[in-house]
Amino acid sequence: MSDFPDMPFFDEDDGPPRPAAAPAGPSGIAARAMAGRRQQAPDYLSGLNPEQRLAVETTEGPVLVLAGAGTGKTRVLTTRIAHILATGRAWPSQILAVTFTNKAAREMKQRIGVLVGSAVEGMPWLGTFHLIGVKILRRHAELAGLRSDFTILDTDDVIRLIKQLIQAEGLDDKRWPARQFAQMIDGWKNKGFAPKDIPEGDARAFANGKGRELYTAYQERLKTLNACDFGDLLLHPIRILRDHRDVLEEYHRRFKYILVDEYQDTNTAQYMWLRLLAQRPKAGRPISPSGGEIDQTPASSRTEGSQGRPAAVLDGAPSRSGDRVSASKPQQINICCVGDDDQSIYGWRGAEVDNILRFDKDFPGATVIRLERNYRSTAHILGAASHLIAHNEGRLGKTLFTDHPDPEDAKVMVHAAWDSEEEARAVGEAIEQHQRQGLHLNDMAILVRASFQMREFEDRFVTLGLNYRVIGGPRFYERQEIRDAMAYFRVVAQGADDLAFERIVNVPKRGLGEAAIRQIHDAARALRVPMLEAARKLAESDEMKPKPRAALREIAANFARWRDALDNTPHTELAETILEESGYTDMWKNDKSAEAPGRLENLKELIRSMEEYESLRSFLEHVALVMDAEQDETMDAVSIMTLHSAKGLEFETVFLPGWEEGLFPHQRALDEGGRSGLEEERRLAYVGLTRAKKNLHIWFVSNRRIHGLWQSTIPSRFLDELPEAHVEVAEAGNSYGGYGSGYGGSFGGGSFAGGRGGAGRQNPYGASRFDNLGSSGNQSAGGARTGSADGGAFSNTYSTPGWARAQKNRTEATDRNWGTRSGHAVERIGYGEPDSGFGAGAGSVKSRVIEGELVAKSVSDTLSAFQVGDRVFHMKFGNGNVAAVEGNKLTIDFDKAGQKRVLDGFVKGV
DNA sequence: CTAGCGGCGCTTTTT
DNA sequence: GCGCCGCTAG
Repeated sequence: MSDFPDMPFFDEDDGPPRPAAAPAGPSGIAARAMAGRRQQAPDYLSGLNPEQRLAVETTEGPVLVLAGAGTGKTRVLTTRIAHILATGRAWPSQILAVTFTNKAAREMKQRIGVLVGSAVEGMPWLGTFHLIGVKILRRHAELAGLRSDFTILDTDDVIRLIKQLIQAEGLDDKRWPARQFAQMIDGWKNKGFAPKDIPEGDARAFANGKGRELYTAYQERLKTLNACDFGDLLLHPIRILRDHRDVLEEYHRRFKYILVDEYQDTNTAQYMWLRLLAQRPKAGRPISPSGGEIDQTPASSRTEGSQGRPAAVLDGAPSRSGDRVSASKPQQINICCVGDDDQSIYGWRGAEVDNILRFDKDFPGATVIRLERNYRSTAHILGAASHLIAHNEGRLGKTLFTDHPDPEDAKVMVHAAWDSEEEARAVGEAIEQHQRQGLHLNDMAILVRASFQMREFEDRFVTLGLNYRVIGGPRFYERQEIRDAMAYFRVVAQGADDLAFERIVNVPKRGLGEAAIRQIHDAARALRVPMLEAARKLAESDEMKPKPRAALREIAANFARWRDALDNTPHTELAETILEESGYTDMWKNDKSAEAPGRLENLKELIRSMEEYESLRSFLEHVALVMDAEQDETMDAVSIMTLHSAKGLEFETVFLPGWEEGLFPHQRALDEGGRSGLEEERRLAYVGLTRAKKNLHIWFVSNRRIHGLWQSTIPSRFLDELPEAHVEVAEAGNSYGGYGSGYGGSFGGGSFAGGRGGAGRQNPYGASRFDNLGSSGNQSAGGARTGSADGGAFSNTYSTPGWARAQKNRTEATDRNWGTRSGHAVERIGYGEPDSGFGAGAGSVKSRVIEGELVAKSVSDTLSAFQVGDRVFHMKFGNGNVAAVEGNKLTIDFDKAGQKRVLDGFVKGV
């Protein structure tokens, strides 16, 4: 929470930067600098490998550091800053260091602090893009038509505002959801589009062609509210820097060194912003060709979606300026971007991998340094990750390696489970197993593709009494009670904050319904005053019915009183008073729901966290941008999070469940993103794999409930893309001793002995089964069969725990097939033993090597044992009749579940 | 105004 | 299958 607690926005460093030779400056640095020069290599450099050291010491000119996962990226970044400071190349205030998240900024600040001592306090320009954007904007707010005390709106506010606008336009807000339009605006702002710049197609696509109009109205409204959305925090500065040479020059003089973290995640607007700050145009030349806002380009030159660089925009301003830079006497651009194209996983929210891919073109003469020496993971993990990511095209190309291969290291384990419930159970057991071996829960993480997957793990861990922690999810400041409380504070601090006022005017309930609010609204418009003021006036008039009128009178009086107290009451005390007197705390005290106590606790926490700030105002400022709250790290607990939020983290042991087609890669990514969508999914897989230091367990299940329906699923193609040499397909019961005991009872009264491996593994999917991208994965088995010569896929041989037993009649043929397998496929255990639980569940996943990849045995020649018309039983769907047979895929009309396509291994004849 | 019901949709997430 | 949102009835 305390990212920049005492960082005033108009810090002492504002104004012309001090020359590097200035005598002032934190003495710690000077001392260290001196010390540094005395020695051959300062000690902060000594622990670096040659590439890292090069990245640190190449201070001049543009530098791109391609830092693979676990190669010491943050270390390079922080040491580089330390080096710049220690060698006296710049003062802390002359370094601009941008990150994406507050967490990254915090970490960087802390680590620089370790290297350089208190000097880090003097680094006012280390922060997120948005934080620095605000800082710039506050200094020049008037150039954007704002006052410097503008409010920053969060997503909630924005949506409510847009909804009002849509209604004001007389449009149906059902047909044109505000949320969707908010996303569109966000997308435009990510690309740097002002209303006039948006592609005609986009403009027409919303609100009966009123897209542009609405966007314009929205911007107008923000201006009247003296407010900004997140996008504006980048766009306004871009416009200011572009249109006001003097301002731009001031920043050019100020920033001697620019550092950017996670460059692969930058969107177009951030890119433009960086370019403006990093480019030093020759004097006398205009900054922008048009002198206007963001360059306009024909809509036709922009492609939709993630492919196709929003090129036109970039080829406009930045490239031109790039030419200028190279054509005129190039001034030093000391920009250093650090990133990893293989970890670009935010394309869907506007990130442009292209920014990193063409760095050397944007910044001619750039030094590109690759960090490939990995300090995190075992050779097996690296081998698996590298092999997987090699399937992507258009990479800059890096291969991670380790200096410390250890033959003892475990291979990457692939496990199968019948369904997600069993998966959770098995993972739970695996965790306990690791725990017994002395590993802390803190060292383990479950990384899922989609958050709905988390629930089953949580449920399971609750029953097990296993401590867990969910990372991500609804954050502290996004909780309803916190936002409500904040809205009260905002109105007190900024009487004109209508959005905040509207939020709480009837919270707790005061009998002020829609009608009353509209009345206040109208009065405010008519009188051209904020709603709070309008409410006060209405309370004095006879225009309202007595009841709401009394309520309004009380509200107005309350706010007036709180406002008076603002300057002479400690802000935490005032905050408490506000929540008490408004009845807000009582509202939750009287609430009987299960969450109410938690909410009250959160409110207390909110007040506690305010103590770190000087005033209510500085607190509000902070919260607008720093929406995260610290996690309680004292408890030993397994972390559960999405793959996205795992980026940048590492764990001793990592579990990656849900590696099934449709979930991972996610069907929507494939449908909407095509090839590039798939590649981003693959990068996500790569991120997941590279989080693990020692142990990596991948899971996939045969059945998963999707949108409430049980679906039978097939293993992820990413499993096929793992190299056999580094992967082992787990034998159930082997590693974790027969998890899932008791399972058997749920089926037919019998316990299921070891899975007959390969039930249904006749699946003829070939390696090429997914070649036909975009076909929604519904490739027919028949068609795929032709491809199976290249190697079968994982096929659907995953276990049907004990299912096999029910299918005993078919085991023989199966065994024969498995007998021929090559590679390391595991043996089944507990075969035929009724009381061995279904331990062999995963054991039935067979694999073999084809061209070094992990693929299941291909048995394309085996046809289904079922025929059309057969009466069958399926564990999840019950009884049904076979309607069609394609290879081993059956279409079955289930009596209850309707028509489904399932693999024949999962049904038995009745 | 509130509670209760019906319809929809449902990847990832920062600031 | 569940949760959220918005509408309608009381």
